[in-house]
Amino acid sequence: MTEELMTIREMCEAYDVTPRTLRFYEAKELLFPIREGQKRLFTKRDRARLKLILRGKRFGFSLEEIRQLLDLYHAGDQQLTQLTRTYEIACERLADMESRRDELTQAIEDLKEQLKWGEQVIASMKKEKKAAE
Amino acid sequence: MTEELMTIREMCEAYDVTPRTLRFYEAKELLFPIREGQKRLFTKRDRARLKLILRGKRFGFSLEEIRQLLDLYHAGDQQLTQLTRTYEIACERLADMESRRDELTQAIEDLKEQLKWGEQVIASMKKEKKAAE
DNA sequence: CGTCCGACTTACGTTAACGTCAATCTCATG
DNA sequence: CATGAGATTGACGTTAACGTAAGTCGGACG
Repeated sequence: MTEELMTIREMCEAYDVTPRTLRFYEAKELLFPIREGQKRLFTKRDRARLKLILRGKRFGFSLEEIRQLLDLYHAGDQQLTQLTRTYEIACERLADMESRRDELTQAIEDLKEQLKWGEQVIASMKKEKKAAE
Repeated sequence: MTEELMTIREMCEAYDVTPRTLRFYEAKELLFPIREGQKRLFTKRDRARLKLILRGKRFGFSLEEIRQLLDLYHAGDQQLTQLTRTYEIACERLADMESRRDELTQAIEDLKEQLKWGEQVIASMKKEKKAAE
């Protein structure tokens, strides 16, 4: 288990995605499975990238934005200028994520308040109903 | 300023959206501007809802999900069962948001680590370059 | 050897969330 | 009254992120 290489089927079950999705990500150059004849074989690196892709998606990032982030995580062999640019993009993205988290925290507070209020309303409605019986 | 009612143009400038977007949200029953002849006039309530819509969008919620959340914020005249259901949906959504925030916090940490590493790489590449001159 | 299963490629279909364009309508202004 | 700036209503176009169907191909099995 947890072999070095995984087939498309194994990947699908492990990460709950469809084959189509994996092929799509490959076409978009987000994943780079190696080939054994026709078949794809996904490496550890592909799995790491896929995890990041799925996480990014949960935050509403587009695949293109995610691809830029992935570059940072695998930026070993780049040129200085290119790497610097990638770094800057990532910094912006980081600031983005932080402000997003803060806003999310705020939204959570708001919703909690609203839920408290909702509880009250529901409770009082139940009372009325009882009284009417 | 901050009058009770706002025209579509004022809304667009205030919230940085297009007229098309506002009409679209109305068609989807997310907003309910009143009419003065042909023209739409947006109330304070519409503005509050629009803020929540835009916030929801930033978190990657779909308009349909957002509509359900909005129901909670304006759930004055609903039936008990309907209200209870709305309440439950909102609770789920809340849990959703909280786990999302936690994951986001984690991702921010990861990215920070990666950026630190990136700085090092860039720094060392600059050194090499200097040495080569 | 036939065939059946899973993976592959190609290509067209689909949904959400608007953009864009054309054809009115309306109202203030010269 | 003509006209020009905005607002409105269809209606069709667009992009992202896959879904789905059709046809192919290579290997495993009886």
